[in-house]
Amino acid sequence: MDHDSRRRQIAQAVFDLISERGMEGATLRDAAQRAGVSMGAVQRCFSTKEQMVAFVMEYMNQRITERVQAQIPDTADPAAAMTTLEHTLAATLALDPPSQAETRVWLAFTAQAAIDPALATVQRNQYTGLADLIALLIGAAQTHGHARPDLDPVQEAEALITLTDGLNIQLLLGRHTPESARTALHHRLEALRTR
Amino acid sequence: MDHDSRRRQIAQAVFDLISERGMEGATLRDAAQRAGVSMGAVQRCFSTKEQMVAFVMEYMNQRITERVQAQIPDTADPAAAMTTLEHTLAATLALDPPSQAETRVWLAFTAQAAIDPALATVQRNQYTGLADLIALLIGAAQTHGHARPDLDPVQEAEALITLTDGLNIQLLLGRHTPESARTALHHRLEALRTR
DNA sequence: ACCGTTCCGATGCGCTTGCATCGGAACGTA
DNA sequence: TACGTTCCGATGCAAGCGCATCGGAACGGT
Repeated sequence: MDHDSRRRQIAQAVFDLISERGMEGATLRDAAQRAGVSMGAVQRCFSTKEQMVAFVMEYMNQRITERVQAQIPDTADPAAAMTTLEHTLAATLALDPPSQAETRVWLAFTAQAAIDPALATVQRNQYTGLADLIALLIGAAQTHGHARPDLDPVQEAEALITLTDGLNIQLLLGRHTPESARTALHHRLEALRTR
Repeated sequence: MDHDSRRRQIAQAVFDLISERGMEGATLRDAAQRAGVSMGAVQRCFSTKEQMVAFVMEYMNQRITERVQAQIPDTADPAAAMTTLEHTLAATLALDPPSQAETRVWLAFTAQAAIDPALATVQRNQYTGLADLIALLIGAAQTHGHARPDLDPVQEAEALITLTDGLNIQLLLGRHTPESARTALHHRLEALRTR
């Protein structure tokens, strides 16, 4: 088997373990067993557990990025920037079980990043990429007259990301249903529209 | 020494450990050493580690509740409901180091609650209490003409709590400064005011 | 066909963990 | 004063952890 694909295979196993049992469930033995390989293979792919966890973090961020960018149509229609914006933001929400699993892992890493400056830097960069994309969409919506022109796209992008983070926590705790979270996002975006 | 005060003493030690090293740093031995007692004392106070962690969670929630309610003046002036509301919400933000420590612990428990339904229930109840308080303040501001009368206090309280949760994550990751978080909260509240 | 190299499954080691157990100090009571 | 009870510090123990090590399988070059 290929080396990189094995790394991803193990990363997916660790991902599942963290999603089900939290950061403490990410042990080398369980990772190997879940991935269907031996511990030796895990140690070959990752020289230390810290490296393995770091790789899983990148793996998670990549998955999230893919999920978000899948909402952006290939034929980027700038006229539909507002709906693209809504779909993009909705893609960051834990609305269905796979997304919820991803968000549980995200939350575990975020808690870790709060006490580990190195992880915090990685997460900040991930956020920056998303914020740039959101700001871009807001700007496009403005140029086509679908969003209020008095808004600062960058500042508004930050506020929207803050909203989705808060919604995700409420979703994981069961204080928001997928439907209520969707409508909360929708109402928030309505306030940006030109009327 | 009194029994309950010893429990709180140990809980404070565990609190500090979680704040510095995360959930994995909360071991019985470290808790005992940090609290300046022996492991036997810890085992006497808490029959199992799970109970100890649960007690620390209540301890944390109590601390947060006290910090929030300290912002509500004794002579509850309903005319100043909007400023009380802002102070109350600001009290839930990680604006200074002690609050940041508290919020790191909160985040650690929230990540745990995302994979443990029992903890999720405890956290939901804590949120409910805060939401009720916020909704009350919004209602008071409405009756005195300081907040838009077309708002649903309950729904708006939920939205504000979602905002503070998101702001806290951004604060812990270093994507928000205390000042920028304060202004973000302020601008959000301005939108509720009658104009 | 031989061998050097690469890869990986298995095992071992030192350490830490949560929890059980024990021995003695402190204290109220007869 | 002798004793029973309560409390707690110290130690022991089985399990699980990350990591190091080893032996054999697979494979390509000569």
